Amino acid sequence: MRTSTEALVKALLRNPLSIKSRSQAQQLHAQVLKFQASSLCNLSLLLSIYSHINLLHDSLRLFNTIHFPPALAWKSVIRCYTSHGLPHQSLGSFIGMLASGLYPDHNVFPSVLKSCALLMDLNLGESLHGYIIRVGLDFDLYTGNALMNMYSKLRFLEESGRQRLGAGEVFDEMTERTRSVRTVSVLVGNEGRKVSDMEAFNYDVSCRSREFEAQVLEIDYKPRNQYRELEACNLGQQIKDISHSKSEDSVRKIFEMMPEKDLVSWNTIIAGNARNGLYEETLRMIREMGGANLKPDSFTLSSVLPLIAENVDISRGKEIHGCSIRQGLDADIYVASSLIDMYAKCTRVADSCRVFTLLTERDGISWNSIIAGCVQNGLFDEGLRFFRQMLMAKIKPKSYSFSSIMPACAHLTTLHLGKQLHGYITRNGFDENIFIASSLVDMYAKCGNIRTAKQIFDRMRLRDMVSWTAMIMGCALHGQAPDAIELFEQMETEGIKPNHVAFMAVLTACSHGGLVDEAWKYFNSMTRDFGIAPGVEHYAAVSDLLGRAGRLEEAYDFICGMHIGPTGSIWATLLSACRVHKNIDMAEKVANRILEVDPNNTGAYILLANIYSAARRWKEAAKWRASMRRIGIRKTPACSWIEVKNKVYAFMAGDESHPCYEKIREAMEVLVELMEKEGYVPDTSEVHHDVEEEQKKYLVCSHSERLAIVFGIINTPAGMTIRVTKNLRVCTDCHTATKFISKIVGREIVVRDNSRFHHFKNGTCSCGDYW
DNA sequence: ATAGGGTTAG
Repeated sequence: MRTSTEALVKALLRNPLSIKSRSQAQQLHAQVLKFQASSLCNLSLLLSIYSHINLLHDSLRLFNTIHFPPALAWKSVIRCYTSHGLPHQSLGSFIGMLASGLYPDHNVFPSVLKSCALLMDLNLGESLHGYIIRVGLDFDLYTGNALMNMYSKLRFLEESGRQRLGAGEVFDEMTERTRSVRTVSVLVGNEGRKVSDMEAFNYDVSCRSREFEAQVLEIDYKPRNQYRELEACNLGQQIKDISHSKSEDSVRKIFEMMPEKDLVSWNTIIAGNARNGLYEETLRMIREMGGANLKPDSFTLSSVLPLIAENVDISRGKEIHGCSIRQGLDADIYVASSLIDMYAKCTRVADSCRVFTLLTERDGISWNSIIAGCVQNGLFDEGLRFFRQMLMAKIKPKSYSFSSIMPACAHLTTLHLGKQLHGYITRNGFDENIFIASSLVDMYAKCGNIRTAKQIFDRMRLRDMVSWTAMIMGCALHGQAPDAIELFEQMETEGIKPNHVAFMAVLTACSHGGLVDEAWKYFNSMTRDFGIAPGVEHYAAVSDLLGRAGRLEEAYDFICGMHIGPTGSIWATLLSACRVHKNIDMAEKVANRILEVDPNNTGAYILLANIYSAARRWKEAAKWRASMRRIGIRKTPACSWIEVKNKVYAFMAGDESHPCYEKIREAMEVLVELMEKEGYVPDTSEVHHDVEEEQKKYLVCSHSERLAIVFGIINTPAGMTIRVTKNLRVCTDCHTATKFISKIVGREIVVRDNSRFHHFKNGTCSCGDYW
């Protein structure tokens, strides 16, 4: 009896792979002790079993009982530290092993090299490479693979100053993994209110009509993935250039000198090339791999797909998808999540969903891929729906989940949702994560809470360009141009180079603040000092500013001098400036330009008709309205919405079918009377001329934002700020009217329109004359 | 003993 059990124990010890769970390992451990078989050799074998199933604490406990650990014991602990993301401890043990006089052999270097990669320490990696050559292990298959992996992960450190940021990212990642969950009772920006748990996260999308959802997306916003396509085109040349640089050399050299190569070697070099953006080279290697009689597996495919996504190359992506189907890997959890991401980055969300549906097993990453995919393409409600489904599937949201979903709250301006998520983020200690913090800054700014946005930004330990840009854009959105400029300068002093988005942010700030000289300064410096060619958006910001400042001729010449063909929408901003400054001659000139490049530009027709009406040139106005009808273009209906008690209420202009319409109308009548006493005169100049005067007044009073504001006054406690969002620009009359309303009801009113926030308080507006 | 997927600003 006893001998047979002993034999079994021995057999198990010799076959560590057969043990898969902690209890099995502990049973074996107990039996070893029971039979007093705890020889040095057996204990080391046990240790290697513990480390194999990644039990760090058990491994260490056992390790500490051994007085003179043999090499196997050391190597097990080193391996375990590395796979727990503890490179310092791993390398410390490696040094301990050498110090105790043991000789390193072929199966310790893979873990040690991986630790170098985790530490982002290229110097150490190179020293180790030298050491490996001296002990004659540089032709070992596993060591060679690990060397290639280390170099491909650290090569970029040579090339630029990205080292600091990279180290920061690694640090974030590490702290996140090792940090225990902590509870924080005071919630930043949550006004001390206790936030319900994520389990209670319940977002009611049904209270909004389909029409409203369509409207929300019309707010001046281009889904992020549409930029990716543009950027990928512009980056094409650079990518080719990099692939001829020396960065691939050492990895390639190791690969070519390896006497024996396996699938892992191929996958490692392919993944390495992919990580370093060597597009053509990576694709070439996959073909070459086929020549060596190796078929791409899930590792190969899942490391190539992100590169294809980055290049927005849908045809290559489909090829790979086809390949994964042929290999039976299209439902592999790794391949599928990169497929979802690839399709989303190519703006093919429907295909992403199809891949997602086929998945039988879903982890946090596959959920996040589909959530991020929706959000990046502007499908915010779908993103939120998937997020809730993920919670219901009992998948705990991680840092990635929050940074993916937060933009949805930001763009929908649903502050209650964002706050709820923020509460969860704080309680789980995620708020140090740079992605999350930046998305929170953006969310609070977009939801009108610029103070909280600043608080969070100020508390960030590490800031990258995205964080700065989010904050600068936030200031721009709130008309705080001087703050935005100060931040931009500060960013440069901290050695962070602005990109075209950062310039966009600072130019927007200048434009909203009417700072013409500053705008010129930044516009010129962008190309001169940073080599960034201005895009349409930059031109638009400057010409918009010139137009608003009344420098119409200057703006006209500026647009004519653009190095890329001006779009209809750029001309349209100038046209609206012509309206504000009542310059009909220029308006006609500009209108002709618009119709040349974009004959179906809705905005131009409407603006022109309005300009003629305002000048009482009814005939021309009617002519333009008629041609609008003839072509069949219709004005985008204005729509405003307000959040009251965690519910969103939407209003269309003059929508009498709204359930609250009567109450609003009654309140409005009282209000208008008070306003007129204070000196309010409705500006009806842009309303159709054949409408009665009384009717005109009624029309301007039924503008969507006014309905929403009055609804807010009726339905929220006195003293509370009223926050309204509108899909289009606030019109002149509403701007004036809201000033009066804020004074009469003694409340702060914040209106967000398609480009900015207007803070109305006590009869004034934060944006003054520039809006 | 080695290799792989998802995140923030426009």
